[in-house]
Amino acid sequence: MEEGLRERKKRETRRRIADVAMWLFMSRGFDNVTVAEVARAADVSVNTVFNYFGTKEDLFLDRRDDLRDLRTRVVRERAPGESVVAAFRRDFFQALDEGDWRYGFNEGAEVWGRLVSESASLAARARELESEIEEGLAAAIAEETGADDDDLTPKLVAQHILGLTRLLGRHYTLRSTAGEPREEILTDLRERARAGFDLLESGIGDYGRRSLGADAVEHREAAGDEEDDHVEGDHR
Amino acid sequence: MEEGLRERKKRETRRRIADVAMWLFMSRGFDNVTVAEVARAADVSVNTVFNYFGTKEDLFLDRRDDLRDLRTRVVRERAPGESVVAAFRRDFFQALDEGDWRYGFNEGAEVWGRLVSESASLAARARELESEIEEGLAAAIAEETGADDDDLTPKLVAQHILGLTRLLGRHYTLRSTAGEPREEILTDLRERARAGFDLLESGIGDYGRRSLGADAVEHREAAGDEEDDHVEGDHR
DNA sequence: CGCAATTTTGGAGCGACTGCAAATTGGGTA
DNA sequence: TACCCAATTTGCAGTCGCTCCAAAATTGCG
Repeated sequence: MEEGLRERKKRETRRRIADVAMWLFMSRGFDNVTVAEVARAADVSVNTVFNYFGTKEDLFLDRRDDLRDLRTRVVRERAPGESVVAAFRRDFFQALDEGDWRYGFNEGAEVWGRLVSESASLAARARELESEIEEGLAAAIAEETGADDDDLTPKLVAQHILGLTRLLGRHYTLRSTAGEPREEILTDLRERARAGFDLLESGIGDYGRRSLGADAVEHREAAGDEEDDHVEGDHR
Repeated sequence: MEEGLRERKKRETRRRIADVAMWLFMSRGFDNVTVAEVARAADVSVNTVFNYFGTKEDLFLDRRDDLRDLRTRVVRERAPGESVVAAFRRDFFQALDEGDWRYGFNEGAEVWGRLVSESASLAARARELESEIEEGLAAAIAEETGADDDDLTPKLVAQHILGLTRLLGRHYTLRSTAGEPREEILTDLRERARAGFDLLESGIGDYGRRSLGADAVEHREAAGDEEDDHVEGDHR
């Protein structure tokens, strides 16, 4: 239980490296800072840096396990009778109201987003993390609903939900970067989020169908009529 | 119009490099082959390899533009009155029936999948390509439906559709790698694809809601009742 | 043939990352 | 206090992907 000097120093060193690295990245961009510079600024050797962080990208993207757990907990601790989507809707709006970081609505999130989008390698690693989070959420959903291992539905549900929240997060970052005042974006975002979650719940079946009155109806009926004699197309 | 010796040689060299690289990757794994080896095997200098291919990963993942165009064309050339999802359903099943490569249902796709999943950097690059394709499709959908630039719906639709087809493709690869006979997987896959597209059309709103008879109904009603006095949760 | 444009090549160098052996440090023990 | 073991840090050499640059080699053309 008690913590020796050794362990404390380790934690301090790790923290110092991460902090000084973040500082350097913020002021000069991820790609314009070398690991050697980080090491020098943190007063350790390059090897020590790689001792604590597997890759340079990990210096920037810590907290990955945190985020994965946050996502799975939404499903695991949802109210009785609450659907997965409803649970995420609730959690998302809560984060929005509190300005919590877990969906990217904290102040200063733009800087983070800018840095990621400016560096190809960083963006790649971010996608990898998203992918891991998605797998974790899919597994949690599958376990919660007792779905088979080869059932694609949990993975699909996870994809849709995280896809939506990711999109909303990016939208915030984008407009925030453009200089729009935070509260204004957030107000508008609530509307978009509501519409997005509604869409998840109701499906996107009719999206893109050109509805031009009688003309469209005609087309639709025609398409329905040839169901029988067409080789392809009757897969519903 | 006519093609000089110079251009032909260029094309031949490029092809030779790509072919010999693919052969090496297939036989020894992506990470276990260096660019220098590829160059030596193709009888060119390392610089020439990087002259034709921007990165080592590009030696493996060519055809990226092809795929992006294929996806956008599904939307652009869909039948009048046909929804986006319906168009993809049709295209997907057509590829399935023809054993076309564009969703990963060609024979030998397992080898490709295995190589990608075995190499972290290759998987990262593959994700990046998927991301680009997604953006392209979202743009096409937005243009087709005349949606605003900041409308999130096209992006969401693109995400859902590509997410589904990607999932189905991976599912095929997985079982094919496990040794299951191709036709058996494909038959089963048709069923799953139908269910998947249906889910896209009908939404995932109720997914994960625990319906245990009277008990569940009780929960549901209870949740509904507290709509008024709860601070959070009324975002629909 | 001879000139210009294009392509290929070699070489030097950078940066992320690995492996290893030596040096340093911390925590207990005699 | 002196000493030893184990964990941690460090230096060093080396690999690999990739870039930059200038010098060949090749091709097209008058």
